[in-house]
Amino acid sequence: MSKTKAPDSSRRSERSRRAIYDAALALVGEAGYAKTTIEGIAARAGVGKQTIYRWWPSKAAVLLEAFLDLAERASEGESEIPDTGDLEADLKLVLRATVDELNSPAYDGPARALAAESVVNPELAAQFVEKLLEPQLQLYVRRLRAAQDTGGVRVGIELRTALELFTGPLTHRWLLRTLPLTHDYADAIVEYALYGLAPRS
Amino acid sequence: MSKTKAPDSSRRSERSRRAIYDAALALVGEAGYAKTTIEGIAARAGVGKQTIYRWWPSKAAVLLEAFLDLAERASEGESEIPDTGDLEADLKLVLRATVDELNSPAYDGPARALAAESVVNPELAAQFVEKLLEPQLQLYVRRLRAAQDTGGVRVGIELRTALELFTGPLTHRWLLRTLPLTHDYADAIVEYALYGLAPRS
Amino acid sequence: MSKTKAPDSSRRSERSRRAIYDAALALVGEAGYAKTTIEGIAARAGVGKQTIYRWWPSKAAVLLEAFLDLAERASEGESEIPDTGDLEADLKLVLRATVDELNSPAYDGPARALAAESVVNPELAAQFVEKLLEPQLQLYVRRLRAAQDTGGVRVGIELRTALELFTGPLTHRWLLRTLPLTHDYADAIVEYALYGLAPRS
Amino acid sequence: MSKTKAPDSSRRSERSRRAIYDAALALVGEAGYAKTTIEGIAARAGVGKQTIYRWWPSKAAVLLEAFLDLAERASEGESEIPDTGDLEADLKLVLRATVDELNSPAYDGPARALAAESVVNPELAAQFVEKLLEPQLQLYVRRLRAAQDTGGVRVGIELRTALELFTGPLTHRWLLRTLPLTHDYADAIVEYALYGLAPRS
DNA sequence: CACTAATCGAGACGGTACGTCAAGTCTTCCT
DNA sequence: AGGAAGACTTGACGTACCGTCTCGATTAGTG
Repeated sequence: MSKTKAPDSSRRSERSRRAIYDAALALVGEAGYAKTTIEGIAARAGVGKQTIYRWWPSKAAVLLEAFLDLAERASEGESEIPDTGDLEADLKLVLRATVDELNSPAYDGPARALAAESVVNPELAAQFVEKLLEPQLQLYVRRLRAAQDTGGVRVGIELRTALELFTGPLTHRWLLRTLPLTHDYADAIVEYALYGLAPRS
Repeated sequence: MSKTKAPDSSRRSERSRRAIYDAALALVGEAGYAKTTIEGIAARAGVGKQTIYRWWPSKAAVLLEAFLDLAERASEGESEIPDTGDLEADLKLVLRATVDELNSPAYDGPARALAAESVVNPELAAQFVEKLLEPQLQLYVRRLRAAQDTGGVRVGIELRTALELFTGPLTHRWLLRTLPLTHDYADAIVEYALYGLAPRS
Repeated sequence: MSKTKAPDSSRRSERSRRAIYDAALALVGEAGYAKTTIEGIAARAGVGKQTIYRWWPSKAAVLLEAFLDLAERASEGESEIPDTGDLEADLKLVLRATVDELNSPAYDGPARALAAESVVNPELAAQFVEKLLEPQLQLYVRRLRAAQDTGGVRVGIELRTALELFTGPLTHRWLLRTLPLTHDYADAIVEYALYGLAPRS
Repeated sequence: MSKTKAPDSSRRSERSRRAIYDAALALVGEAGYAKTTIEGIAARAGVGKQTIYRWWPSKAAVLLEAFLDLAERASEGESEIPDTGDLEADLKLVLRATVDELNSPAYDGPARALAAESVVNPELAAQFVEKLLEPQLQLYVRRLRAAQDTGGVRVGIELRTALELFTGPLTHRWLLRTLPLTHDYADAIVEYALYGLAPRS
C-alpha cells in the first residue's frame, strides 16, 4: 500500500462536501483559479483545511469534482443530441447551445480554470476528459452514426475523428479568445464541415 | 505619470535579458510552469530578482517574451505555407509538421505553459494571440485565398473561419490530450474538412 | 451540576488505564514531554483518544498520575529515612540514593517533564507537591526531629526550612544541570549544612 | 557546511530585533510560555514569521535572547555583592533582593518560562546557565572568598559548592512553589547555612 | 438471561500553529 | 543608474495535534 492511511468514506460529512463544492465554485467564479486558495475555500465553506486535504489531493481535484457535480445536476438525463432527421439543423442547435453555455459567466469561470489546469496537469486532464468531455463527445458519435445509417454521412468516415471538426474550432476560440464566439460562427462551422462529410456525388 | 519610475531601457543589460530568457525556458521545460518561480529564474540566470521585476510585470510575461524570442529565432523568414498547386498535399505537409512540433518536448513544455496561462489570463492571451498565433493563422488565410483563386476552394467561404477546421481539432487534441496526435489524424482532418470547402458540383 | 456528564468510574477499563500509563511514560522517556502528544499516547496504548479525554483533563495530568503510579509501585512501604543514631551518615546515605535516582534515565525523563510543566503550571505543581514531593520532604522533617531530640540538631531550628538546605541544592543541580550531580557533592552538602544546624558550643 | 545558507547579519534589521524581544517578553508575561506562539510574536512585533525563523532556531531561543537583553540592560555594571565586612548581613541583603525579584510578576513570567524549558532542553539550559546563571553565582564565590580571607568562612570549604546552600533552597521554592518565598525564609537560610561554613571552634 | 446504558476503539470534524516557500518591495554595496 | 545580493512583510502551503463529536461493538450490572 502506498498511502499511509485511507480515510473511511462512510463516515464522511455530506454537509462539508457540499459546502466545499459551493465555496470552490464561488471563489473560482469570483477571483479566478490562481487566486483561489485551499485556505480560502476552507474558510468560506466553514470547514477545517484538513477536511479538504483528507479527501482531495489538490485544489484542481476539488474543483474538478465540484464542477462534475455541478454538471451532473445541470444535466439530469444526459440529453442526447436530438434527431429530427435534419443533421445540419440538429448540429446547429447543439452547437449554438454550447456557444451560449461557454459564453455564460457561471460556466466560463470554473470551466476555464479546469481546462487551464488540465493543459498543464496530465492526471487532471485524464479525469477531466474521461468524466466530462468524452461522454459529451460520444453524443456526437451516436448522432453521426445515425446519420450514417440514413445516408447523411459518408460511409467510411471515422466518426470519432470527424466530430472534432465541430467541437475543435469552438473550443479553440473559447480557450484562447482569438475571435468572438457567436451563433453565426457555430452555423458556419457546421455548414463547412458537414459538407465535407457528406456522401460524394 | 502613473508609474513610480520608468526604467531607462537604453542602459539595459543585454546579457541579463538573454540569461533570463534561457533560464526561464529551461526551468519551464524541466519542472513545468507552476513550479517555475521568479526566484528560481533569477538564481539560475545569475541575476537579482529586481532585474526581473524591473522589466517584466509577471512570470507569464517573462515566459511569453522568452518564447517569442525563441520562436523568432527558430523561424527566420516566417516561412509561408508552400503552394505546389495541390492544396490537400500542402496542408497535410504543414499539419504533419505542426503535429511533430507539438509532440516535441522542447516546444511542448513552454508552449503548454503559455497556453494554460492564456486560458485564464486574458491580457496574456491577447498578446499571445497577436504576436504568435494570429500571424501563423494568416499563413493559412493566404494559402486558402490562393486556392480560392484557382478554384480549389468554394467562393463565399469565410477563410478566417474555415482555417479553424484544420487548426482547431489539432490544438484541441494537443491541449487536452484526448487522443494521440498523429500524422494519420492530421491527414484525416485535412481530407474531411477540405471536401467541405470544395466547390459544390 | 456544572460538568456536562460525570463518567461512571466503576465501569472504567483497568486495562486501558494501565496501557495509558505505560504508553505515556514510555513516550515521555523516548521523545520528551513536548513531543509527547495525547494522540500518540492513545495510539501507542491502543486506545481511543476519548478514553483519555474522559478521565484526564490534560497531558500533564495523565503523566502525573502515571508517574505517581510508578513511584507508588517502586516504593512499596514508603521507607523512612534510617536512624542509626549517626545523622550525618544517614543523610549521606539517603542523598546519595537520591543522586543515583536522579541520574537514572528511567526516572529522569518523566520526572523532568513533570517538574518542567509544574514550573509553569501552578495547578499541576500543587498536585505534584502534595502527592509526591511533600510526603518525601516530611521524611526529612521526622528524621531531623529525632535528631533534635537526641541533641544532634539545635533546638529552635525550623526543620521544614532546614531540610531544604539538603534537598534544594541537589534539586537545583539536577534541574538546570549546572554541574555534575555526584556522591561527593551530596556528601559535601551534608557536611556543610549539617554543621550549621548543630548546637552551638 | 551543514546549514543551507547563513543569513548576512550585517544587514539585519535592528528595529525588528528589538520589536521581537519586546513582543516575546510581553506575550510570555501575559499568557505564559506555552500559549506564546511564534506567529503571535511575529504579529505583535509587526514582523514576518520568516524574520524570526531566519535568526532564531526556536521559540525558546528567542525568549532566551530577549531575556538576556533585558537582564543586560537592567544590570548595567554587574553589581557585585556588597562587602561591609558583615557576611551575614550582606548575604541577607542580596537574598532578600532576589526574593523580591522572583516575586515580581515582570520577572517571574519570562524567567519561569526559560527555567521550565531549560529543565527539558539541555542546549537551552547550557546557554541559560553560561550566560545568565553562572555569572551571578560567581558573585557569591567572590564574596565568600573575601570572607574566607578575613576568617569568616572556614578554609577548605569548596565555595562553588557552598554557595548552593543559599541559592538552591530559594530557587527550589520559587520553581515549585512549595511554600511562600519570604524575607524571613531568606534570613533563615542564611543563618542556618552560614554557621555551617564558619570556622570550627 | 436478556436488556440497556455506558465505555470502548476508531477516526472525522472545525480549528490553531507549525515551519517552509515564494511573492513583490526595499536597501546596500558594486560596477 | 543599473545590477547582484539578499533582508524584509505578507500570505499560502501542507502537516501535526488539539479537543469535540459521532459511530458501531463490547461489556457490565439490572430487571
